[in-house]
Amino acid sequence: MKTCLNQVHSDFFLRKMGTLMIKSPFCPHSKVPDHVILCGGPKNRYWVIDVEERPGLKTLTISCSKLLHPAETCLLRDGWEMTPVRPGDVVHLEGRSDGGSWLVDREQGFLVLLPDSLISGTSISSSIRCMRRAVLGDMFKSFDGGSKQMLNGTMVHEVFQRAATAKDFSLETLSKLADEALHSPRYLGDMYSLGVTQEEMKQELHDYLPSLEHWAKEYLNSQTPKAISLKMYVSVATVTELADIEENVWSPRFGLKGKIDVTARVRIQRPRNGFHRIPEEKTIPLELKTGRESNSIEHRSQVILYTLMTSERYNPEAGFLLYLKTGNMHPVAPSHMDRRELLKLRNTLVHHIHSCVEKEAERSCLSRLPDILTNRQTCQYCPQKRNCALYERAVDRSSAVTEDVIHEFIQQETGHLTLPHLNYFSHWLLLCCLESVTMETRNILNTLFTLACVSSEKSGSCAGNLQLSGPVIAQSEGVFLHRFHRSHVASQQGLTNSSLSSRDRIVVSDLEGRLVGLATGYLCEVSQTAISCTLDRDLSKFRGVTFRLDGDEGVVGFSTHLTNLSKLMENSQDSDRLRELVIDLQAPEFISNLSSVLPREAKDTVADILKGLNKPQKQAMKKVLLSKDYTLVVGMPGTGKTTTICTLVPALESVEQGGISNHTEAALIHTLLSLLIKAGCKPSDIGVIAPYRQQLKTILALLQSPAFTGVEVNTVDRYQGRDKSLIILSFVRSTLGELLKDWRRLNVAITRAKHKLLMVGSATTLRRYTPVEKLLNHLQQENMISFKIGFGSTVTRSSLSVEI
DNA sequence: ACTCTGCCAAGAGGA
Repeated sequence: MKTCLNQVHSDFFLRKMGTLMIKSPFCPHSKVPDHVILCGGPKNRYWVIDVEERPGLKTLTISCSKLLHPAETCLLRDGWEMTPVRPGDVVHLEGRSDGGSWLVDREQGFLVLLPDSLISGTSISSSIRCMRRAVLGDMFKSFDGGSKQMLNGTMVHEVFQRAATAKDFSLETLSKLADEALHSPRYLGDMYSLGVTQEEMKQELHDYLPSLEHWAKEYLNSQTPKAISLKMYVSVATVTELADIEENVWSPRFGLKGKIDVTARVRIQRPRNGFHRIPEEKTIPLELKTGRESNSIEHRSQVILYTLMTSERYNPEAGFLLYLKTGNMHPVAPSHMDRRELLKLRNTLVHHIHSCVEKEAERSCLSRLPDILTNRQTCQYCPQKRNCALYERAVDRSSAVTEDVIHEFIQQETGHLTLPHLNYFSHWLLLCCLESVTMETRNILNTLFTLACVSSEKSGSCAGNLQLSGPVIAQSEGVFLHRFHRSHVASQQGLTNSSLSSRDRIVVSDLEGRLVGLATGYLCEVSQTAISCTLDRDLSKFRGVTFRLDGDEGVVGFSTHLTNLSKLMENSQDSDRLRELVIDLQAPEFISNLSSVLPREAKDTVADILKGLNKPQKQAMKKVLLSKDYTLVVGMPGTGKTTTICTLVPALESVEQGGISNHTEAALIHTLLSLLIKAGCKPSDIGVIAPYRQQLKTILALLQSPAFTGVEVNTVDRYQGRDKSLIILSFVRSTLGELLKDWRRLNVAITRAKHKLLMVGSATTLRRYTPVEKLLNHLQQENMISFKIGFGSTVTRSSLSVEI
């Protein structure tokens, strides 16, 4: 009865407000929006016309026709009636219908709510413990910065996957792969920000290698591979091949998505029962874990979800959970109940994510989140705890928090915030959520799964009937150049008719909808009969499959904004100041005298830069130079704000401490020097080179302690014709400065070192400069690039190291 | 009614 009343209200509201209504879940008689695609059959999409509730039973009136006729019914019970489905929702039904009447209960059928919202396997498994955390996790990216264990997990995964690709799990290969990972710039950065040394990481990583090898011996490469019993089917399986790694799966049938660590081929031998049975080959997901061998419900659920989302591809009956610390493998053979309960969780999660905004008394407001857990233990390490408390205080505050523990927790997380701060948070959170709701309709998935390629092609965002032609060329890591040609030349209209054009983002799927979202990438060339594109995966093993390419408009989420919003509420010095400026609107501060910030040597440079500007532009520039916090440059269109800002960049660069300097690098050099001297280097044997005088000053300022007396800090030119045992070269910045433009000076710089050269700079950006790139490539080939915070004995060895 | 926006992301473990 209550829902009926709401419907009347909304109906009235809708008529009054017309298109202002964000979405129309409450209005059963409204038209199905144009972007919604409905259909029957195994890939059905139903529109929910009405929901009728009775104790223990929910009856849906549904239709798979946009005319909402004929209508069918769907009975939900045995727990399914708790599904938060509302009129105006789209659902997918699994199971069977009997003359237009569906039944979803304990034994049969699934209901997938809003199936085009794909939920990741990890989101769902995290919702088992705390639904609130899973919902918050979808809104705010977690920024707990990771941990050593996480990094180790990522690296062990990579080593395993590379060994799988190479089909070689020998200890030598594993150890080679581990060393490659340890030297990879991708992980060096993470090690640095975590404050973990390469040596420590190496130790951690190498601990895993024996059990990796052991696993392969037992289960994979052996003549008599060990069998794993799949309890549910009283059968045994042996792994025969590791077929794929990091397979990307989108399943619009179950509303799931995920990446499968390893896709394995297994041979399943069922009990004979007197008959001679041929072993059955199956493809199943293999999930790797580097942590404690918990065999927890979360881990098992992840595998169950992977078996579910790959059911169209491989129809796996089970999956494996492999704990790499021990090399033990646990089979996961899901029952109907497992799948049912996980899909129910998915439905609840998707409901909360989808209806983050609701109408209350004709005003949009943020919806209530699932309740906070009363178990503080679980929340202690939750990466979402600040957002959890913030949301409770700023948004859900109408509700009375009765539990003392929760009250205390909220106080602890948000006690430093004032009411205006909380209001600011909820206000902008609401605005972001409102906008993300209006953007939701641009999901390409509904067309990808339901709409035949032909009709998608008419709208121009799709190219179908494509066949892989020619070899796949690996351009670099994770970039594979593919070429497709149209198999159906008869298909009158050429490819150029489509609105797809070069450099568009695209998604590759198969034509049947079995392999949705196989790869993503960018279009290179489009001609009448052929398309070339770079993809994130090598699809050569899918040769023979007929593909389709869909333009990916890439719905940009709000998680970055929301993460910043959350960060603004952090209890830290920086965030405190930002709140004063941004929320409390404290006036920004300015320095009174320009000469105090403008060093003499920078004066001429700045004056030179300012020449091209008019008076108000110069005034704006001056204000910026004096600014301690921020400066707003306001002006009518076309008055030259952009010009001013562009001029600002070089001006600020030269003003910054009176020249170009890099404090991080200076600090790093200070650390390096301390360690070198501690390790027994004579300060007088060490020379530091930097291309800018300001950087030399910054470094010298850090070397005031008598321990550093004797260390020479100078520009390249001062070293001309002289050698030092050990040279540290600070690149200072990634853009090509004077030193870098001049190959001879760079040459002088790197050849001054007799025994050891340490180069400090950003390898990725410096690569743009060819001589540097050549040098780095050479060093990489010789495996001479290392990352070490602690040096120890390496100092005495004659070697080259590059600090990144 | 239209264009533009801004672009990698699902998981790495811990309790």
